[in-house]
Amino acid sequence: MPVDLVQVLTGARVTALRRRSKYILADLNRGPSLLLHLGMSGRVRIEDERLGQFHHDASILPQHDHLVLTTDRGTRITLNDARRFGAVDLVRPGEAHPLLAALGPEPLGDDFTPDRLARALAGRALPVKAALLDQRIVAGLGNIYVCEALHRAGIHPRRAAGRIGRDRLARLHAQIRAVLTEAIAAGGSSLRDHRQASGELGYFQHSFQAYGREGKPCLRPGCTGTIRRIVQSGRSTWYCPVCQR
DNA sequence: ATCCGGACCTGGTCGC
DNA sequence: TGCGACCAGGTCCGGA
Repeated sequence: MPVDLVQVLTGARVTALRRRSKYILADLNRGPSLLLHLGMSGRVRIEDERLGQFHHDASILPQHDHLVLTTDRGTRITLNDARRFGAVDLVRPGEAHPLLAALGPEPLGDDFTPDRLARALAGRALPVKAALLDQRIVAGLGNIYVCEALHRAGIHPRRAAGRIGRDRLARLHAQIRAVLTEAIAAGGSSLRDHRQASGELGYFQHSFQAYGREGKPCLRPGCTGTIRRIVQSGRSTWYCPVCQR
């Protein structure tokens, strides 16, 4: 956490909220932007004094509350992160921030094209699963949506990233976009902690075809496979050994 | 340069 | 009830 965080934030007004990859950015009416990452277990709690939601004094921090912002309208915004894998930082105007500098294209943006994906993967020997988790290749995919996109595209997670044919790469590109679009529409995937900004649970977890389904039948129409779990660079991968090649 | 394994943390669940 | 093993939605770093 930057040493001048309190000085920068005190009295500042948030003029815009943005997102880049998995980073939340709050632009201020002066100086730097506030950068947040929720890591694996981070959450933002928003409470309103007028609704009686201040259950404790701001000087007494409940466990794993790391940052408390209080507005002059009686709203309290708290960053809670049990595992502390998240990040809080300031981004100076015009700065190439180290956490943002190397990020690849937004998967739902215009510059994420099948061609660009092909160029990023060309010649690479690492498993396509690992490549899609690399935020320099495409920014914003995590374990769930990589598993789901590979299953939908019928591509084996261990396949070398540079050895996927053009047509199948186009299918992968399309399925990355499709799964993200559907998941966003469903409010995300609530496994444990995730909530929508409204506080409602997301419900895309009910649409998983692969993630977390070890030993269950593959849901691709006509496929008789059983979902298997393997570990790749320390992360679980779920896939169907019959229809993912 | 590329790839992989380990490190960073805490908490929940499960089997004994 | 207690205890250890294992698992978790992410990312960075160092060694091979």
